[in-house]
Order: sequence, then structure tokens, then C-alpha cells
Amino acid sequence: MAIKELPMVRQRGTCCALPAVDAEWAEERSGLLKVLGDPTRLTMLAALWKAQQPICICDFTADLELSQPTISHHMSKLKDADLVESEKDGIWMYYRLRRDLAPATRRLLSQLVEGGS
Amino acid sequence: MAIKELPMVRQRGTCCALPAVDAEWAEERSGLLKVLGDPTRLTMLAALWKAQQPICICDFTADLELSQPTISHHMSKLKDADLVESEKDGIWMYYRLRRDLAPATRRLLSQLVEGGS
DNA sequence: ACAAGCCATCGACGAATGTCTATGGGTCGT
DNA sequence: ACGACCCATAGACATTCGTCGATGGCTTGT
Repeated sequence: MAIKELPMVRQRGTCCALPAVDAEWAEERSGLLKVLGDPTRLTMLAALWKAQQPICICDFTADLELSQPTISHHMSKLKDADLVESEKDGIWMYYRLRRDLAPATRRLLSQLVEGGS
Repeated sequence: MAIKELPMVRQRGTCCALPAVDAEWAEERSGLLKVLGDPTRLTMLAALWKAQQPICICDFTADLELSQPTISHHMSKLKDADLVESEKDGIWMYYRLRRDLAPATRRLLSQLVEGGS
């Protein structure tokens, strides 16, 4: 005698072969992208990339239409993300791209800034 | 007779030559980076990049430890950013990378996903 | 010494974000 | 027709974020 079939269950998560993505990688890279996911910070980083030399933060304060604390706050985030380094000269603070950026990060920024849209 | 000198003023924004950064470019690219600046969304995008074929969203719901609406919400953001396209098959929704990604965006994602950290 | 300017930090506040539960529309097997 | 399942949307809520004004520490020219 035939065994009574259980109702067929359409199971979740068994459709496709889902490629593995390293969780730590995602956490780290998304952190970097998050920092760059703001127009002001991206503008500042692109300017630093193009300048290839230290730039006084007062220039950003003058150029971008935001208050001085806001500019300082954004630059701090770039620094916390290890993207820029700073150097004080008298009353001025100069920021530049970190010279020891990881190669993958450098290539990513290169593609980002020089690759257009 | 000597003209009385006005006090010397240290002027803002005259320290360096600040490279110009296109505002529209910054707005657009930062929007893209913002979408990718979340570990869940970056994981989903990286999986889609690696798969190079449609993936059922139910797989993400099963793999990532988040509720189904949250997964759906994140995928919507990827779609709003024109990064993925969808296709319905019965009760399943399949998502894949857009095949008409702008070349610069494709290169950026390539460097991001395959370039390591 | 003093005043002026650059800059970072603090505290505040509205807006945006990520997450959840609840719900409802589709689709399919029975 | 009914039940079960997939999925998107809506509403709610705590957290994070971007911005500002106020403040204080440094540095420098007078």
C-alpha cells in the first residue's frame, strides 16, 4: 500500500547556487564605501587624489558651501577610514592622501576618481 | 607720510590650488557608493557579480540572517540604483546584475569585488 | 600681552537609515 | 476552492548621520 505523501513543500533557499561572499570582506569594504558615499567627502577625496600633494583644509572650508565644523567633521571621517593623513604647519592643517594606502584601495580610488561615470 | 597699514589679514582659502571636482559627478558617484556602503547590500551585489546569472532572492533570505522584508528592501535599493534587474518566474523573483551597466561602473565593481582589500 | 585667525570638539536637532511585524497580492499544488 | 508559499509594501521605531552654533586650544603678527 502506498505511503501517504506529505504535502510537497517548496523550500526556501534551494533555488540557486549562491556564491560565497566573505563576511569580513563585506564589512570592511562597505565601511570604506560608506565613508565615500557622501558628496562632500567624495569631493574632498577626489580633490586630494588629483592634487597629489597636501592641501590646507581652509581651502575646502572656503570652496564648499558648508560650515567650518562640518568640513572638519567630514575630514575626520576620511582620516578615521585611514584614507588621509594630516600635518600641521603653523595655524594651518594640511591633509593629503595616505601614501601607504593598500594597493587594492588605491586601485579602487583610481578607478573611482579617474574612471568617470 | 606713510599710509597707516591695515592689519594683515590671513585670508581663508588661499593656501593651495584646489583641484576642481565636478559637483554632478560627486553627487552621482556618491549615490552609488552610498548604496554599496552597507554590508548586506555589498554582499548581495558581490554574490550577483560572482554568479554572473540570475539568483532567486529566496536564497538571500535563507542565507543572510535578516527578515524577508529587509532583504527585499535592500534589493530594492540595488534596483533603484540601476545595478540589478529582476525577472519573475512563477512564485520566485530572480535578480541579476544589469547587463547594460555603464563601463565605468562595471570596472569599478570589478575592482571592488575582485580586487580584494 | 593682546587680538585675530585656524581648527577640532561638543551639544543639539531634524532627516535619513536599517530593521522588524503585519498585511495583502500572486502563484501553485491538491 | 483552499491552503501554503513567495514576495513587496506599509507602518513603526531606534539608531545613525549631516549639519549647525558655541566654545576653547594653538599660533602668529603687532
